[in-house]
Amino acid sequence: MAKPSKREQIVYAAMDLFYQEGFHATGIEKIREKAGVSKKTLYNHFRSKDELMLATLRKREELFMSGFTRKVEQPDTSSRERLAMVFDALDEWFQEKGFYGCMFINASAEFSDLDDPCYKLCAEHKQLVHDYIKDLAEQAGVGDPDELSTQLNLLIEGAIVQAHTCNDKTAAMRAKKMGKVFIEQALP
Amino acid sequence: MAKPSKREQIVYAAMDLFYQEGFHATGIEKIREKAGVSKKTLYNHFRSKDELMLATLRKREELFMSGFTRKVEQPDTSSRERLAMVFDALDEWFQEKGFYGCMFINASAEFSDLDDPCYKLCAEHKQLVHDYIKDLAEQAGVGDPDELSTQLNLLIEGAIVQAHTCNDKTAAMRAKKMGKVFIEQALP
DNA sequence: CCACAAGGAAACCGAACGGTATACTTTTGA
DNA sequence: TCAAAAGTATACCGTTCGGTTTCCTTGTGG
Repeated sequence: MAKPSKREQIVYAAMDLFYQEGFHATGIEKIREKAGVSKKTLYNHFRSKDELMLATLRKREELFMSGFTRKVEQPDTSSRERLAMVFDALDEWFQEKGFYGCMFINASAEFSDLDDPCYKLCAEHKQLVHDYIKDLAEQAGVGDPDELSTQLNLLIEGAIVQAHTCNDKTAAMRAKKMGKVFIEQALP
Repeated sequence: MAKPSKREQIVYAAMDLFYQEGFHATGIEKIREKAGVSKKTLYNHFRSKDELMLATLRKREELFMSGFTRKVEQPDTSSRERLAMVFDALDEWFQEKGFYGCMFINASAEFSDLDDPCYKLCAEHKQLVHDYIKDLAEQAGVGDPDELSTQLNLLIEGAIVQAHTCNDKTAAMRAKKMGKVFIEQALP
């Protein structure tokens, strides 16, 4: 694989640290060290810590969505099946060693102001996931795809919190079982 | 009402600030100022910021549970009805001006280490809520009260996240509608 | 080949952090 | 009543923060 650019090194280091230890708790010096670059290089690529946080969240969004859709869109599966497989994708995620909840939920815990750029990005992320599942529902022929997507997303968020805050790694399968009720209700 | 002790003043000020702006982002000086006490008094009552955080979370737990149970346990309601009223209590909470999500979810976003005392306290809180709803389910005659409580709690967490991160204040009523499905399933 | 951008190491900046110490005033209970 | 306890105000401590600057080295493309 091609060696990553300095910018990528920085973003990936920041992502790990922000995710595991939080945004305010992570200092620039720590990121610089983990990225293996000089402070000057870091500030050549990002004007401030705030800008780096935003770039990191955008990268996270990109990585999450590509991984998520790849797991959901297994070959030879119907859209209806894929609606339920959303929870299998979650389950895979929860079992990972470095699972510390949803980075966007975590970020919006630290940046609660509605006008904060980080908070806005978190809301955008949730909207993108909603739109994706809504599309799946639409393709499956659901009558009110928006409602089903909102319901399934509520289950997703609930599962993430139980997996993280309660350290309950079975939450995804519980949510799947619950989700199936609403999928069947919407697609009799 | 009796005037609050210095200790209470400090804890309430800390609660507001930690809740709205986060734990790492809130400095001792800000808490001291809001509480209207001197720094010495603050450190007479709490050995460190960490100790104050823990005391604050414990107070929050106490306030949350007393308010929550009060809202749920309306007179002349059956345990079955109370199971659904959990979501009405949530709804009231979401409509409050100063709603910034669940303080314990927010805290565990900042303290992800399983051994961290704050994280442990968050997990304990979730366990207490689980036990309370489990008791309600048991009194209602549910066959597997533990399972129903876990399901309803998943809906609760999901609603909280949607209400906060997505700024969707209708989440509680959505969760209620979804919860009723499982309540009816458990109590035919 | 070499000019010029990019990177590295480290000193440095002012501000804010958590926490302590000092000196004085107020509250309060036996 | 009066000394101990608790409070205030403020200066202070070392550390860390986000961010800048300086000087030197290392690519790298025309």
